[in-house]
Amino acid sequence: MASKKGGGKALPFDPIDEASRQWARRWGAVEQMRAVTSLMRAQQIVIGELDEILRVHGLTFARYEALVLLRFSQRGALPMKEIGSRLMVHPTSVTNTIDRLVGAGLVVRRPNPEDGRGVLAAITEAGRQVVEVATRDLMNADFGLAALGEADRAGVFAALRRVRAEAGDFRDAPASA
Amino acid sequence: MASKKGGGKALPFDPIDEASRQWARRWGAVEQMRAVTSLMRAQQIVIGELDEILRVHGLTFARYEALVLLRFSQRGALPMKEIGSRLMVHPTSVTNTIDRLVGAGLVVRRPNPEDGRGVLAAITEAGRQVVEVATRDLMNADFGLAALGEADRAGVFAALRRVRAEAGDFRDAPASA
DNA sequence: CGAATCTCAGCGCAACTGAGATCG
DNA sequence: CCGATCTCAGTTACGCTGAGATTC
Repeated sequence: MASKKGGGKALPFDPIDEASRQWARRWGAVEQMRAVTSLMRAQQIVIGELDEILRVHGLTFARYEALVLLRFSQRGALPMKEIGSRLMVHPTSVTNTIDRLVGAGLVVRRPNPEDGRGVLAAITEAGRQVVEVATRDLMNADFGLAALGEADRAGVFAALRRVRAEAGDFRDAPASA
Repeated sequence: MASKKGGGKALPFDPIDEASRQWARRWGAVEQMRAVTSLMRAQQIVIGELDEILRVHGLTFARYEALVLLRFSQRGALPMKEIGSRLMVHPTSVTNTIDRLVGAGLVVRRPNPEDGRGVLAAITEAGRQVVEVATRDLMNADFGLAALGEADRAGVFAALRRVRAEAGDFRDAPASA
């Protein structure tokens, strides 16, 4: 029960299982290959589902993330630079994302009173309302992870947190509950 | 020890932990939000590392996947249609991907003797050599998953397999070792 | 002055739509 | 004739580089 944007119909077998057999015969590191392929494929599937859910609200998942970030900021506004570093997106991509949110009336641009070079993106009341309903829709869909139990979700988070830490996503600190 | 393509420097805290606190206060489903955000962020980090490794071979991860698929096919050749359904990519994207591999001399196009409408993409000897060295480089980098132990890798694969199955990625069958 | 912030123009890659050619 | 396969043209989205304007 789902969307399947990319290829089309369900395959008669798990393509990763199929590749594993050949892979093990020729090379090693089967577990790494399976994990990384799962990561790519699952991400593609899940983001496809989320983007479809968000489309009726005029959002993509990337724009939704920016909106949530502003929603939870102290003053409902953040410098562009801050948005970029939090969401791992290039400065010019932040400009583009905020442009679209501004165009939809969900965000406004303001000069940064504390730094004349900077620009603040501030969420509007319409933006707050959209975040609310979009989040409700995403939660109703379990964020595309309905197949996972609580232990699975926690396990995926913990494992991928190690991957992020190793890659320098953040300065290490103990995981909080 | 890593690349960090997107945002730039390491954040002084885990952005997902930070979001979790706010999220829990306002909404529920914290575990789902953390798992899905991890999935997106880790995928972006890992594919960035892999693309960087593959760049010296003139490949992206998408093209590498296509090349591996051909490498492990029975005759070293597959119909375009088959490549698309296996890799979850649109038919026109398969055309584009194969175009580039053909341009690099790693693949050739052949008419499909069993179907006059179809086209076969066949891996060349140069293609086989590139797959070999590119795979070696990827394995040396643990596919970007050096932070994960064997149990973690198996756990991520198993959990994400359930996500894929739920979304109709393949027709259910018991996982094989 | 150098460095930081942001925007714009332009390029590359990839997904998609719609059309057309070819063949089963 | 209908449907399937593939390619091409054109659109859109997005990430990146390079450049420029502004300000610290």
